[in-house]
Amino acid sequence: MSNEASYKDKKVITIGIVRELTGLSERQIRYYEERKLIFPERTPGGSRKYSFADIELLMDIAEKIEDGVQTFEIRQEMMKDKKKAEQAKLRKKMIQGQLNAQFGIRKA
Amino acid sequence: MSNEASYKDKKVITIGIVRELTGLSERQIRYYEERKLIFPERTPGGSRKYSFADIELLMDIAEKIEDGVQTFEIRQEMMKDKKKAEQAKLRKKMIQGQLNAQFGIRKA
DNA sequence: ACAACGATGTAAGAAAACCTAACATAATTT
DNA sequence: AAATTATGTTAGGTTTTCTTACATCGTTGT
Repeated sequence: MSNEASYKDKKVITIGIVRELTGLSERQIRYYEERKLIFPERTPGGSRKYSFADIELLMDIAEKIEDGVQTFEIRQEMMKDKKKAEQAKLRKKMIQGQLNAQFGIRKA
Repeated sequence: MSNEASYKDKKVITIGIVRELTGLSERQIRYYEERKLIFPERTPGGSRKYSFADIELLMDIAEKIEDGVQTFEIRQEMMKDKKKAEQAKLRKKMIQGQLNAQFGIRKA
């Protein structure tokens, strides 16, 4: 039932590299965090750490900003998407439960 | 014919994070570079950048060192492996060439 | 029209992270 | 015994990152 914390989601990239990879300024990257669009982790010393997924998200954000969408709206979209994803996951889990009840492996 | 520079091979991780992820000291990590077991890239300012693949390699190296293998021997093994991999790639390419010659798409 | 907000730049000072070079050491190898 | 290997440690310097504050300019709300 595999659920590896894959390369894509591991928070290991510092802000300078993110700047290079996205073309955004550090100011922008930190600002989008302030607006709760992105959530880096921190080193013990307080430096931000991002994942590849974060980088992709930042590039999506940048595109929307260029299209005149405000951080506020982007955040709303994101919350909607998150909710939908969670519900999908829940449905899947429920179906899984049904299947297990009917056909699941039982203890010997 | 797909050749994504995947997350795994992108050099984006600084040495401090590598230290955390591998449990090795920075001294060790730099030393293995000196012994030509690993080849980080650099930022413009000179800081080392590693990939996830590098991290896995470092953990393999660490294991061998614990088993008493010397960096020198590890390096030899690695060169052998690399050579074998290259030859396999070459064979594959040649077969591909054969196939193309026989059945390949021709210009209209 | 004007005040508030949104997005970004820039500057300052401090702290964290990283660099190289050098010396030390204990355990092998030669 | 001398050289080499692997690693720790220290020192001084440079790069990277952090937060806070102020500035600007365009957009939004009243």
